[in-house]
Amino acid sequence: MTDIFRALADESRRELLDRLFADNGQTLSALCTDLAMSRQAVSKHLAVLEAANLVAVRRRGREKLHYLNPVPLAQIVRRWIGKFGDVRLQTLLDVAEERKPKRRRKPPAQSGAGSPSNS
Amino acid sequence: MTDIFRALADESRRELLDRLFADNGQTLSALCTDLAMSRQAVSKHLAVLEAANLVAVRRRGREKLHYLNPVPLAQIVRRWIGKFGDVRLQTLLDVAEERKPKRRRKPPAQSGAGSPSNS
DNA sequence: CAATTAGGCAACCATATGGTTGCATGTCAA
DNA sequence: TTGACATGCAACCATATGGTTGCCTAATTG
Repeated sequence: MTDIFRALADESRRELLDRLFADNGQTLSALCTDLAMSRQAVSKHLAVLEAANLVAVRRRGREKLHYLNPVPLAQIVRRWIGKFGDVRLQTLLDVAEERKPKRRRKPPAQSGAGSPSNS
Repeated sequence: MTDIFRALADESRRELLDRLFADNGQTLSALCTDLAMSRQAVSKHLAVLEAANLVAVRRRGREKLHYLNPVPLAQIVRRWIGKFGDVRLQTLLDVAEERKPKRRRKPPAQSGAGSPSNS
């Protein structure tokens, strides 16, 4: 848990995940392009992501290919976030709905159940 | 995003959320009971959670009541985590399933697709 | 009112974190 | 074989983080 959240708690690392999502299996130097930090910094970030199991690597000769691993994300959803509150089913179905907009259900009414809302 | 993930990236804070989930609207000192850290530490943690909008507060006299706010959790799911990969719909529906045990539920088999977890 | 209770503020400390630079190593290609 | 390219390692630095202690203020309550 902690590893995953810590890994995600950094904008640069989330961007790296985004990049891998857009184009999986990139090398370190490929991931460095257009980033405003040194290769070493990126390398460290990737190490953190790797330690959190959010990124898997494969070596090809002198290159290191990085692959996104979404499983831990799914895990924190189901094993941790999912447990909180009524929003749970609500929102999850909401997202599912959003995903396959086949049939319409009730408009997702965010009824403030327990706590004052804002955001 | 960052605030939320950072807030979640600490075991103590996650435990505080757990406690609020178990019993919402607790005061600071109530939340301190049986915790192995000083009141000040807890107070700081709550401040972080508050800043991340994961906890909302209400004052009652000299007391400060803390309420869990699950909305940001739902947001990071739908706005960030949800975007990654096929696991998305898969897992979300999976959780939803788990939620409403229509028929007999299988023993909660942790399908460990990825990594040995810790905590 | 006086004592107690709930919480806030500020300083301080050790360690973690994100970043840098410099150099070393491994691998591919001419 | 000799370089150029891809990555790794290590030291270093500034700041953030999690935690402590001490004291202060504001409500309650006897």
